[in-house]
Amino acid sequence: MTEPNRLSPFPAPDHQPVAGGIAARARAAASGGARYLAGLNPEQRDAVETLDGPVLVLAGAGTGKTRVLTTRIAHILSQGRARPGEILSVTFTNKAAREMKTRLAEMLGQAVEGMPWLGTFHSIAGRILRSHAELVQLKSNFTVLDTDDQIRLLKQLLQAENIDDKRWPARMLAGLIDGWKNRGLMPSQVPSGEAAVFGNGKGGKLYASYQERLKILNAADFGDLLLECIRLFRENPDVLRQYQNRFKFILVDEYQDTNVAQYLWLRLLSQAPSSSGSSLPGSTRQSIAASDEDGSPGHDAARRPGDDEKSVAVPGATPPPKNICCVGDDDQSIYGWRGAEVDNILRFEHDFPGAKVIRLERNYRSTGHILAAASHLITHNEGRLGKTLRTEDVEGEKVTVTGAWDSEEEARGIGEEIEELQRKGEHLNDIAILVRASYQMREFEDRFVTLGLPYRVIGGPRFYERAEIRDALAYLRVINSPADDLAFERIVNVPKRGLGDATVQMLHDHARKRRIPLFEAARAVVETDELKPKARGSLRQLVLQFERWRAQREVTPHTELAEIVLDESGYTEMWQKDRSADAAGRLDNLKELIRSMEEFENLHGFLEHISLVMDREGAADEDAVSLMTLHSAKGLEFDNVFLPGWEEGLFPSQRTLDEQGRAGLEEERRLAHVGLTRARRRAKLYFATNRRIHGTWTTTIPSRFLDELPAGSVEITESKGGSGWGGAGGYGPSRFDNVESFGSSYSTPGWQRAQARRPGAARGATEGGFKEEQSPFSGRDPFGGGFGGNFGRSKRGPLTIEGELVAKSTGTTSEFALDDRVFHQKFGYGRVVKIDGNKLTIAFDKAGEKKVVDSFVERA
DNA sequence: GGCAGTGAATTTTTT
DNA sequence: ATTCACTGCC
Repeated sequence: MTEPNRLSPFPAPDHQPVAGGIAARARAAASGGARYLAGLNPEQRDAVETLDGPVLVLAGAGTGKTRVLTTRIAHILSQGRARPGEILSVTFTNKAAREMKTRLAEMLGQAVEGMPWLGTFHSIAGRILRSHAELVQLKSNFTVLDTDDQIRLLKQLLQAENIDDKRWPARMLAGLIDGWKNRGLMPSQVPSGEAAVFGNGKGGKLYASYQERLKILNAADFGDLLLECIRLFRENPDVLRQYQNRFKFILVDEYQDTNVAQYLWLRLLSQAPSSSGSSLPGSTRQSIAASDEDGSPGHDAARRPGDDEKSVAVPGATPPPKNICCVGDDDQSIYGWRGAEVDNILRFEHDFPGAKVIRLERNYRSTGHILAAASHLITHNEGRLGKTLRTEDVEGEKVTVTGAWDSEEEARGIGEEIEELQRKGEHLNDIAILVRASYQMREFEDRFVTLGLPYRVIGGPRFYERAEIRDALAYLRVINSPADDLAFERIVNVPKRGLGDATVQMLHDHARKRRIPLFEAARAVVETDELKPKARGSLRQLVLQFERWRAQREVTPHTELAEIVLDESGYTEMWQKDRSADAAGRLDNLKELIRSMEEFENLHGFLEHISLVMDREGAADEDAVSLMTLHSAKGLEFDNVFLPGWEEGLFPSQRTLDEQGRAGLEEERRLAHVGLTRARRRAKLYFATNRRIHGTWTTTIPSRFLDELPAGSVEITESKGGSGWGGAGGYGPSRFDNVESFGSSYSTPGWQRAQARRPGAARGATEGGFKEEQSPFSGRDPFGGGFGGNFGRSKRGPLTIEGELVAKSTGTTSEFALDDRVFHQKFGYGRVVKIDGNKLTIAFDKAGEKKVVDSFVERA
C-alpha cells in the first residue's frame, strides 16, 4: 500500500516510532520489571498480559477499561511483540481515541507519536480507503459527505424518480440506507422485502442510484467508509492480506457498540493472513442460526447478511487465531437504535473460538449503595453475559428517590440540592444532571439562569454541523475540487445572489446533458444568454471569484485564503448584517474554524480530515454543573449525579418500547445502569407526577426502574423544590413517609390518587397544595422551598435573589424596555427582545436567546 | 426570488 | 410550545 498521507491525523509514519518502542522497552527493563503493571489488579493484569489469541475483556463500569487498553498497548510494545505501526486500535469516538493517545503518552513518553493506527473505526477505514480508492471507484481525495449533503443528494434522486417526498421523506430514506450500511449491506444484498418498503418498492433502486451518484461525485458517506472498505478487502484479497500481515495486534474499545459492518471489518482484518486468501469456510452460518433461535424476538432482520457466501471467514477451522482483544460491557450497550449489535459481544466466544474471557468486576468508582443499586437494576435484564460489580469502597450515601409534583418542581428541587451541595463545598464541576431526552434540559437551563447557577450543556449540535461551518467548508470544497457539486449547490446562493431554484435547476440540466460538474456548467452557461441578465451577472461573478481564489491558493496560506474567501464572497458580511441573536456566535465559530485550519498543512489536508476529526472542543475550565443526556454521559463520571425524569413513557421511553419491545426495554434499563454508574458518591433520582410533553400537561407514573432498585440501598426523600406548597403535609413526596418497602410505595393512597388523575384534569386544591400559579416567579413558591430551612446559609445568597424576585414579580413592570442593550454576568452583552413582567427575554450576542430575570442584568 | 403565514412533527448520537 | 419546512403570495 502507499504510505499514509502526510497530512493524516496520525502524525508519524509507521517506521519512525520504533525508537519509542525500544525506549519504552528499555525503560521497562531498566526499572526492573514492568513498572506500568504495578497497581493493576489480577484481572486487569491478566487482560494486559494475555497477548496471544482472542481475548474478550468484559469491563464493567468503572473497572479501569481504558487503563487496561492503554497498558496492554504499552505491554505489547515493551515486550517487543510489535512495533507501534503494527497495532490496530479502534475506538468509536475521536474523544476516546484522543484520550487513549494522551494516556499512552503519559505511560510511554514520546512513543505515542508512533501509534499511527490508533483511531476511530471511520478514520482508520477512511484512511485505508484513500490508499486504495481507485479499487472502489473513487479517487484518493474523495469527499466525506455529512448528513446534510446526504439528504440533499437523496432529495434530488427522489425528485428524479418522481417520488412524493412528503410521503417518502429523504430523511427516512437516508435512515434506511444508513441502516443497511450499518448492517454491511450493499444495494444488491438488501432483502427485497425490505428494500420495497420505501417509495412503492423503489427503495432498493434508490439505494443503488445513490451509490452510483456518490461515485460520480467522488464522495463517500460515513457508512461507506466502512462498507467500501469491506468491499475493498473482499474484492482484493492481496490488499486485505497486506493489512492482515501488518496488524499483529488488534484492540477494540466499546465492543458492545459495534455494528455489523464494523464487526465484518474486524473479522476480515483479524483473520490470520492466508496465502491463498480464499480458503475460508463459511461456517458462520451455524452461529447465525443459533443466535437467531435464542435471540430476542422480532429481530430476524438483524441476521448477518454477507456472512454467508464467500465473504467472511471464521477462524473456526484451522487458521491460527489472531491477537484480537475486544473490551466492552454488554450492560452498557445503549446504541442498538443506531445499529449496534449487542449480539457481537454476546457471541464473541462463538465467533472467536478459544477466546479467553476476562471479567473486570472490581469497580473503582462508586460507593457501595450506588453500585448495589446499579447492579441490582441490571439483573432484571435477560440476555447478558453476567458480571457482578463489587467495590471495596464504603457503603456511602443511599441512592435517593424524590418525587416532585411536576417537572418545574423537579428542576427547582434539583437546583436547591445543588446549591446545598455547593454550600457543603462541592465543586459544580463534580455535579451532573443526566436526562433521557434533550428536551428535558430546557427546564433546568431556565431554572439555573434564574438562580444564576453556572451550567454547561454537553452534547448538542457538533461544531462542524453548524450551518455557518458547513457553508464555509462548502466554499473551500468548491475551491479544492471544482467537481464538488453538493458543495457548490450549497453556497451558490449563500449569501443571496439572486441565484434561486430556477437557476440551479437550469445548471443541473446543463450539467447532466454534458456530463460535467455544476461548476463547469455554470462557467459555460454564463457565456450564453440562457439566463436573465441579472442572474447571469451574479453567476459570472461567482465563477470568476472562484477562479481567482483557486489561483490565489497557490500563493496564499490556506488560513489566509479562507479569510479572503469568506470576506470576498460576502459570507462574513451576511452574518455581520444579521440582527438575530446568534449571529455573533456564528462569526466566532467561523474564526474558530480558521484557527483550527492552522493545524493542517494545506487546504487539501484540512478538508480531507475535517469531517472526521472535528468536534466541539470545550473551553470549559469554569466551575459549572454539567447538563447532558444519558447517552452522552457514557464514559464520564461525577461525584454527584442527578437523574431526573424517571417516569414511564419518558424513561423507559415509550417510543423505544413501542418500536423495540423487550429488547428496547432492556436497552433502556442499560441506560439506567449507565446513568447510575456515572456517580461516584451520590446518585439522586427524581420523578415528576406531571410533565409537559409537547405543550400539554400529562400525568405520569414513576418508572418501573424505580421498583427494580434494591430497597436497602435506596432512600425516599422529600422534594426540596416544592415541599413548601401548602405547608407541611402538602402534596408531594411526603406521601412516601413511613413507607417501608420502596417497591410498595406506589400503592399508598396518595400514590393511587395520583395515578387515577386524568391528564389535564383540573384538580387544584384537592391535595391542599396544588399550585395556583405555574410560574416560578409567583410569589409563593420561592419562599416555600427556599426559606424552609436553608435561609442564610448561602454563600452567594440565592435566597436573597429569590426575595428580589418575589418583590419584583408582583405586577411591577420591568425598568427595561424593548431593544435595550444589557449586560449579564454569565451571558455577556445582549438585547432585550421580550418583556414579561420582570422576566426578560434577551438575545445575547454569544449565548443566544435566554429568559432572565431583570435583576440579573444591568444596562450596558 | 424573497417573505410571511401555516402545518406537521417532535429520543437517544457518532462518524 | 416550539421549531422547522414548505406553500402561496408579493
